[in-house]
Amino acid sequence: MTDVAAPTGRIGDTILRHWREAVPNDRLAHLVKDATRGLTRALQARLAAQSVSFGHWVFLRILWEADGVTQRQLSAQAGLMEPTTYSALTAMEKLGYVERRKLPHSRKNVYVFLTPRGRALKAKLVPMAEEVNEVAIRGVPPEDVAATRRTLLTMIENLARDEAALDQGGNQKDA
Amino acid sequence: MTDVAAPTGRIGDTILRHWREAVPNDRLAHLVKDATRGLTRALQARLAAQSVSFGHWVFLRILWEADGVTQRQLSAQAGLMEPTTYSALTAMEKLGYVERRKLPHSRKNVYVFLTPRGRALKAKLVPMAEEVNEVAIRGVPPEDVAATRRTLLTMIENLARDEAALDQGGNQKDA
DNA sequence: CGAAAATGTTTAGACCTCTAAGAATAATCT
DNA sequence: AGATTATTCTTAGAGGTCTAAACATTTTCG
Repeated sequence: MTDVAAPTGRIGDTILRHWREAVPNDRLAHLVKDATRGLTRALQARLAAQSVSFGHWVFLRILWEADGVTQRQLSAQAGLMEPTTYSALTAMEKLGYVERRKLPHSRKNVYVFLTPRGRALKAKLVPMAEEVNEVAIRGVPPEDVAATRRTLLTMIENLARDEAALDQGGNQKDA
Repeated sequence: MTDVAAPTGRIGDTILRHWREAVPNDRLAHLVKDATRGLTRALQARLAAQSVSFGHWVFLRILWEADGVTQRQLSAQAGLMEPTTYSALTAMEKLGYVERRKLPHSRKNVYVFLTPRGRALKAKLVPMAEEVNEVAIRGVPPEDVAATRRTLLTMIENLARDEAALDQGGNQKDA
């Protein structure tokens, strides 16, 4: 059970050579995407040793900080849509990591609590994430890391604004 | 047909506030991931106007540079696994963007060629990607962009090495 | 030559994510 | 109070990605 496969696919030399050679003028998006893939795979490979999937890690991380929140709050904090949260949490409940409870004051909301087992994972999993981060930025000057943080944050803000603008401007059913 | 939905989900203020406030010491991975999501959504929203899905864009971009390559080569260039390439290409063939042909000298390899229709998309789609890149880095000092490029490239290299090491060191079935 | 190994494509099945729409419950407003 | 609106969770269905394994076709080599 809980058959979490470690990824074994090759991020081939092909990709690395590709990036080292022609980095044209606006392939930043690709760099960002490939970096995400690398980070995800590295963490996934480590989490698999504890039979934890990447999708579950996302929610565990939030719950370790504060559990007893609703699924909707969890979705917002994770930046994921409700159905994603829903299916992850039902699976995690089946695995015994969390418990979903309705509290007396509302029959609509579902509150999510960690089980002791879910809470115990923190000690093993957090160091894995720290290791991945450490491996990833090995050899990168701190000021470059800082600049990267600034850049990514601005990008996220710019793109959120762009998305809001597209929704406003592009979706009028009628005037 | 070709019903490609533009994403409408909110990258809520919740996320932005989250990032602006506590950016702890090693949440770089999350920043990178959220940036990827933003970039993907922004491009997706624009591609949807031409009924092109994000998954197809990835391969079109490569084929505009050079078509007549095998699926395996395409996989390597896209950095994706063969089954992913396979299903994308069969879908794209159904849409009339590409043609998959076996050439006389080999009955094993499948060569992929753009149709005129697939080739024609370039004129509309490339400007969209450029726009997304432009929007994303708006207001970011060029030297920060350069540092970000360096950092991401190093991260990709570090993580590829890490993955190779894990495969070597972690997978021995027997001594 | 013919068996074994390597290569390339395809199928099967799983996970994570999304949008769209349904259902249940809570809040609001006349 | 009762009807309408809003919120939250759930279901349904799709896209895109992966691993594992089956299949087909070369290539290699005894």
